[in-house]
Amino acid sequence: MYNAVGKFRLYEQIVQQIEESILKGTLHPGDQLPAERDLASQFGVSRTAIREAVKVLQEKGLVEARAGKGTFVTSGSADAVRQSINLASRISQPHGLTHLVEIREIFEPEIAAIAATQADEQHVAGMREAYATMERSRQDPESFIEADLDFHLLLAEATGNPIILSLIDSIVGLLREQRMRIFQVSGGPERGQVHHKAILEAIERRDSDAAREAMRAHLKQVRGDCLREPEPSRAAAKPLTPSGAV
Amino acid sequence: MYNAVGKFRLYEQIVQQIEESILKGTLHPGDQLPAERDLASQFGVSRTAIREAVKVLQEKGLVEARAGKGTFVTSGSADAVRQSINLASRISQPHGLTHLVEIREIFEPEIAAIAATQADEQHVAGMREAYATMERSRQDPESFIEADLDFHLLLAEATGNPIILSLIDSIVGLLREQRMRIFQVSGGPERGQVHHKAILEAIERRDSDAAREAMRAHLKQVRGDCLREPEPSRAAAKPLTPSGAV
DNA sequence: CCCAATGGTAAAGTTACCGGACCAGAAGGG
DNA sequence: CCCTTCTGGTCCGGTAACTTTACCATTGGG
Repeated sequence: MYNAVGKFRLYEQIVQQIEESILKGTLHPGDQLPAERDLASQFGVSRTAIREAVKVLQEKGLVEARAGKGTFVTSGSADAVRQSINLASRISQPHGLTHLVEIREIFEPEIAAIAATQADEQHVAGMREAYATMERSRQDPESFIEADLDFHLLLAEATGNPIILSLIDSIVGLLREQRMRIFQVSGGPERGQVHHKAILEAIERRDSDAAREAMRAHLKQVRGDCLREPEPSRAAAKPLTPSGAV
Repeated sequence: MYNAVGKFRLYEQIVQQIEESILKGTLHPGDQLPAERDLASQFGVSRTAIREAVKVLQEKGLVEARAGKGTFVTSGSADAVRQSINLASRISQPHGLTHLVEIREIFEPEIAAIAATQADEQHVAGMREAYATMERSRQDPESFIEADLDFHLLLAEATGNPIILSLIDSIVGLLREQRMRIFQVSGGPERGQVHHKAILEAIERRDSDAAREAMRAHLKQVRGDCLREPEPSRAAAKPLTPSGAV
């Protein structure tokens, strides 16, 4: 009924926002972040929280801080974003899946929004085909999931941003596993298709706001389906096939 | 560039969620909230945070806690919700407007979602007419705002929930002021119309998810426009007519 | 050189929140 | 009646998270 609160520390929220600005291309390699004192003002927190966040970002290899000069985005930031995602999602698989959803929630709405304005006809046609394949494959997990991944890869391609494509490409394996989990949740694929359709339609309309919001709704569903499995009442209602780990 | 973090204490977030469940009708007057220990588990916090939230809700008159029995929604909760909104929004007008946006961000997406499934043809026709009036009145603030308020009132009516209608009715005066502010921001009405259209179309399609998301996008725009005014570059770009307080 | 900007470090303080313990009231069952 | 289990009520010690303040070192420009 109620959602958990207080999941992220202040510095974690700051890290997320800065990572997003790097991924979105607002900040490029070599760019300087605002000064710590300015960031503190912008985020409405003390310098301590900022320093904590900058420390984390440095550990991730996204930025480097030089005393007297400032804090700069590293040249290998896109790779480092990818690396940090891989590390995080390998930690304890069930938890890793939740992490994956969280990361996707940050990035994929923006990917959908950009794709809505950048997709060419080839991209759109590919996404229509992927959607149709998913529709035909409701009883065939392998095919469904393959088409699902294609759909998301096409979204990434449509942005025309190689960093985004590279990032999505690197997490495709993890996405595969997440999809399998959702496939085993009653109604999971159907719900996903509703959202895929909304995303596709928004992109056809070149409506980036709608695309972003449709993707958000989709990821909210994904999160719900990922958290659903451990429920005892669900296990009683529909026995799941034991699928090994996860 | 970056958004403030840590705006709400844990207990404040809990209050918001519980208030929302009262307004949405998930909880009715006389209903019992889950036990504190259960709420703590659901929200993922300690009992201390729950007790703090319950204390605030009691001060607002939304619930009453009886030792040995439980915590119950009061019979005057809808009025109390309204009362607490009035009080909050009267505090320091510029800040009050921000509060109003925040409250709207909690409730109006849900109102739009419910309206999408409940609206009858009369409601939809009324909303179409309000939209058309707004389209014709781009240069006439009074008419535009009147139609704008009608649009939102019709949404509230369409939910078929008297509490919701009562609440929106009670904040119409405040909405009027907020509208005037947005009207003075360059492009404000146009942006609003984009969202009104998306909301209307979602409701025509009976798509509550799209309606909810369209309203969210709308309120995000409203928030941005409310925060825009103090910018000096804006004042230079387009001198605003002094409109008294606010 | 001085000055102003930057990040770096440290320490004292505050507070929101946690967790535990216990109490009293209420209700139900034996 | 007593006992058990549930509820909210109260208190307290502790601590993690964050704030604030102060100072230092580095860098670059005038």
